[in-house]
Amino acid sequence: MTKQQVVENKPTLANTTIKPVKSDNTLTTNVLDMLVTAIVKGDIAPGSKISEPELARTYGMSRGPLREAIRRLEGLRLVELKPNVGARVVKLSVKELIEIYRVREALEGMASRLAAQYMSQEEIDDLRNLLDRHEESIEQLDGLSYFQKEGDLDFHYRIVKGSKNAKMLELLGSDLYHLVRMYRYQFSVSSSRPKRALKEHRQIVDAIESRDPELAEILMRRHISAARMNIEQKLDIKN
Amino acid sequence: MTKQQVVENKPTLANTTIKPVKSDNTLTTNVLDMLVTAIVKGDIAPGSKISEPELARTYGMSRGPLREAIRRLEGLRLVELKPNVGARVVKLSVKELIEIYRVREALEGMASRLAAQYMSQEEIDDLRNLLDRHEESIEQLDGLSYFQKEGDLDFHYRIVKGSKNAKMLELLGSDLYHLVRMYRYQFSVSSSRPKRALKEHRQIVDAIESRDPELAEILMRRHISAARMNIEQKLDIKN
DNA sequence: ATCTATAATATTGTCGACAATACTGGTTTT
DNA sequence: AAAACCAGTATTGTCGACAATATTATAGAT
Repeated sequence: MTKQQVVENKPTLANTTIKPVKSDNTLTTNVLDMLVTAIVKGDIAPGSKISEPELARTYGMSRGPLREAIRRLEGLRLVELKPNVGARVVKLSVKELIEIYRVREALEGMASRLAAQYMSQEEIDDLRNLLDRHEESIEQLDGLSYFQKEGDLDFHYRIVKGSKNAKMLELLGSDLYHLVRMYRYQFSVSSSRPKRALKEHRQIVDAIESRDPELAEILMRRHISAARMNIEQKLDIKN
Repeated sequence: MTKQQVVENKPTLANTTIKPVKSDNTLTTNVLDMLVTAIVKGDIAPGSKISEPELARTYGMSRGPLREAIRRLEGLRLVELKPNVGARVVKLSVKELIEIYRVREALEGMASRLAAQYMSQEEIDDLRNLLDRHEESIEQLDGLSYFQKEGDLDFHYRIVKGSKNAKMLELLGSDLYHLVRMYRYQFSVSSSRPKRALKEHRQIVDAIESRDPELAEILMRRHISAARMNIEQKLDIKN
C-alpha cells in the first residue's frame, strides 16, 4: 500500500487556481510554497529584506535549499535579487499595478478569443455555475470577501485555461496572478463594483458560448480596462 | 591566497539584446549567462538532461552555485525541473511555438499601442535607422543570417521598450524571446519573407510616429499573426 | 529468453564550515 | 559639526562531504 495521496477535491481554496495541492517532499519546494503564500498574504512585508540565516532558523533547515527556493521566488517575480546583498520582497507601486493590468488586458483578451473557439461546453457550464455561486456570495455579504479576493481570479483563471494555451496559462498563473493577489491583500481592496463585475463576467461567458471570438475578446478587454481605470481613479494621488 | 577564479569577460554576443553586458562577479550569474546562450544556441541539446556533476566539472565550480543557476533557468523557462530527478532542457514542439506566437500577438500588439503613445521621437528615429540597416543586410545576403536570427527580435524588443511598460518588457524579454531565439537556431529558420517583414516593420513605425495607437496595434498583430501562419504552414506536418 | 527482484552505482538533496563582501558604529581629521 | 576613514560584525557566496533517492546492472525465476 503506497502513500496514495488523498487529495481533497474542494476546488475553492485560495491556491487551487494557481497550483495543485501536491505536497512535495523536497525541502526547497516546501519552503517555496510557504514563502509564496507568506509573501502574497503580506506576512512578509513588501519591500522587506529576506534574511537567509533568519529564515533558515525559522524553518529549521540549512541555507542551501533555502537559497534555491529564493532563486525560484525570483522567477515568480516575488522577490528581487541583488548580488552580494540579498533578496527583497517586491514592493508594487501603483504604477506597476497599472502595468500589470495592461498586460492582463492584452493577454486575457486573447485568452477569451481563444476560449470562444476551444472551450468545451462542459467547461462553459461549470463556469456558469461558478458565476451563480458568486452571485449568492454577493447577496449575502459574508462571502463577499472571498469573491473579491479570490473568486474573481477564479473566473479569469478558468477563461485562460479554456484557451488551451499552456504558455498563456503559465505566464498569467505564475507571474501575474500572484502579484494581483498580493496587491489585493496589501491594499485590502474594498470592492471594485462587484455586481457590475459579475454582470460583465456573464456577458463574457455569453460571448464564449456563442462562439464569438471577436466579441469575447472585446468584452474581456473592456472588463479589465474598466478595472484598471477604477484603480487609477482610486489610487492616483498616492503614487 | 585563495583560489580567486579569473572569469573571462567575453560579452556573449547573442544575448546583447536581452540583457546588458554587465559581467557580475558571482559564479551563479556567470554560469547562468553561459548556460542561457548554450541552451539557446543548441550547444546543449533540447530535451537533454542537465547533469550537475558534469557541468560542475566543466565549469570548474562546485554544485552549489550551479544548482542555483539551474533554478533560475527554470524561471526563464529554459529547463524543466523534476524533484529527485533533475533538470531537462526544454524541447519545444511546434504546438508550443504556435502558442508563443499567440501570446506575442496579444502582448506586442498592446506594446505597439502603448509605444504609439509613449515612444519618444528620438527612439523612433533610432528605430528607422535600425530598419535602414536591416534593409542593407537584406540586399547583401551575407548579413542576412543576422537579420533573421537576431535583427528581427531587435526591432520587436525596441517596440516593447518604447511602450514604457516594464512588466511587458520583463515577460517578453526573459520568458518568450529566449524561446523564440532558441527555436530559430534549432530549426535554423530558413527565412520568413524578409522583405515583406521589413515592409511591415516600416508600416508599424509609421503608425507609431503618427501617434495612432489603434492602427499600431492592428498592424503589429497582423505582422505576428502572419509569421505564425507562416510557421504553421511550413511545419504543420511534422508534429 | 523475458521478466522480476535485488544489488551496485550514480545523481540529486541537504548540511555545516569557511571565504568574500557588505553593513555598522565609532574614531579621527578638517 | 560634517565628512572620511577604519575596525568589527553580520550576511552572502562558495565549497566539500554525507544522506536520500533514482538509475543501472546483475542475478534469479518462470
